[in-house]
Amino acid sequence: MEEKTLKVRVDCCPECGSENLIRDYESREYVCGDCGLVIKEMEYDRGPEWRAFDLEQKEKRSRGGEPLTYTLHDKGLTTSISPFDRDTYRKPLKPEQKETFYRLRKWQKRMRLLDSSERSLAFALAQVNQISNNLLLPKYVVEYASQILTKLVKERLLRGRDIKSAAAAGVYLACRDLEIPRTLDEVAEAANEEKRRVGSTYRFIVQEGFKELDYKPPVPSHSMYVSKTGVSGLTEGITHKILRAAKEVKLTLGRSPIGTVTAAAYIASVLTGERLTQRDLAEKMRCTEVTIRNRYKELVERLMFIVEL
DNA sequence: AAGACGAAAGTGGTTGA
DNA sequence: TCAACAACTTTCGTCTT
Repeated sequence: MEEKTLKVRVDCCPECGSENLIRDYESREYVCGDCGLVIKEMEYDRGPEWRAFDLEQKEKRSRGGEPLTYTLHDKGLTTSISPFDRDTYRKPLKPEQKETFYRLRKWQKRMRLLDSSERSLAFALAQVNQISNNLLLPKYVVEYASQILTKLVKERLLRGRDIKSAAAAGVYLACRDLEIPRTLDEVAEAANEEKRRVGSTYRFIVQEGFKELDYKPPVPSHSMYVSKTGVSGLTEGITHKILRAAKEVKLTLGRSPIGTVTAAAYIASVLTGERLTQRDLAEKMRCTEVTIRNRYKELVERLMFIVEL
């Protein structure tokens, strides 16, 4: 069995032993809710489904320095060879040099023949880069999304499909899998694509592209979105507490997680005096003030007396 | 004046016949 | 496939700080 990278899941604070850890999904850090210690999450575990990639990568690496990045299809290795058997001084080449160049050209041609999938891969990766830039995604996410697209193109699963929406779907999948709080809406917008198309391509990728792996990306959790609200320190902790309580009384079912999180953050900010306005939160979280109000009314009615602060 | 509140009407997605 | 439905949005007038 191939040993996989271990994700060091932190479940309690090494300093004070508290289990009240707050996870920041953007920076992959935990903050202890009691003593404030910052704990960095270690290596990301891509799970057994990605092992093929790792093996391949390893193999190639040991052979000849394959670029370690998937974000460029050829890492700028393309070269053009002059069709004339002359050197830079336009003098004819020596016979053995001629032979060398003949071989080089032959290989160059062979490479070109492979180009149709290379081309779409290059295009796909360029798209991934652009979309990720628009979304301000960390590098490891771009890398991961690039791996996904590379796999899809290499297995010819994207033939006849719109590469651009596939790139968007790949970025979205990477975000989902790495628990980066980005909505389908945001990704579609960053890709300048219709949400519907990205969504259906996403479903296709998950179903068809990873069929053999019985793979499902994690469902976005409430706490994922908390770091996005921009509330700080104490407020963040209270937001998490409110959300936990909300879940207990089933106030989260059927509601959009964004609305619930935003409302919880609003309440928390009022409680701590940070006092974020509904408008700012609504804008940042891409929901409306009305939704915040509806959620927060429910929350206050049902559980403010339950939450101990 | 800015923020919060809520009513009313409209929209897109889910569910069940 | 269609209708019913709840959540959510948009818009706008009113109240509060």
